[in-house]
Amino acid sequence: MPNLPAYTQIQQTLKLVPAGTVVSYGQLADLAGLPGRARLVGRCLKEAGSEALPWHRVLRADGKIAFPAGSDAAGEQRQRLIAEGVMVRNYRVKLSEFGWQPDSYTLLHRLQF
DNA sequence: AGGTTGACGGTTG
DNA sequence: GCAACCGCCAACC
Repeated sequence: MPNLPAYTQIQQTLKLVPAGTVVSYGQLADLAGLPGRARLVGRCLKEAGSEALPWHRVLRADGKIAFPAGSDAAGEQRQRLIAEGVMVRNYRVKLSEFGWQPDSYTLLHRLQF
């Protein structure tokens, strides 16, 4: 697996995202200490496969599921989100309603990587 | 070594 | 709200 250190940070940070909430690729990159590296998050998740990560909680900055609407992957992500109580309308989620806002404790803990 | 490719994001029309 | 562009950058020809 390429770029191991960065990928590890991304995955550890993703594990902190609680069920029922979502984050954007860019937000996750920022929280992982990799500002502006949203695309790296995408590559990371692609290689990680379904490695026990809550990958379905990661959406685009506008709240849309990144996979093409109607694809198998998009359908599965939609189901997983709904199963957690996240409202998904046309492959889109209201970030103002379900977006994750890490508390100061979590934020502090994250800084000790 | 150089061109292409995206699980992205911000701007613009 | 949508689509076309453009900047981005590591992986992959």
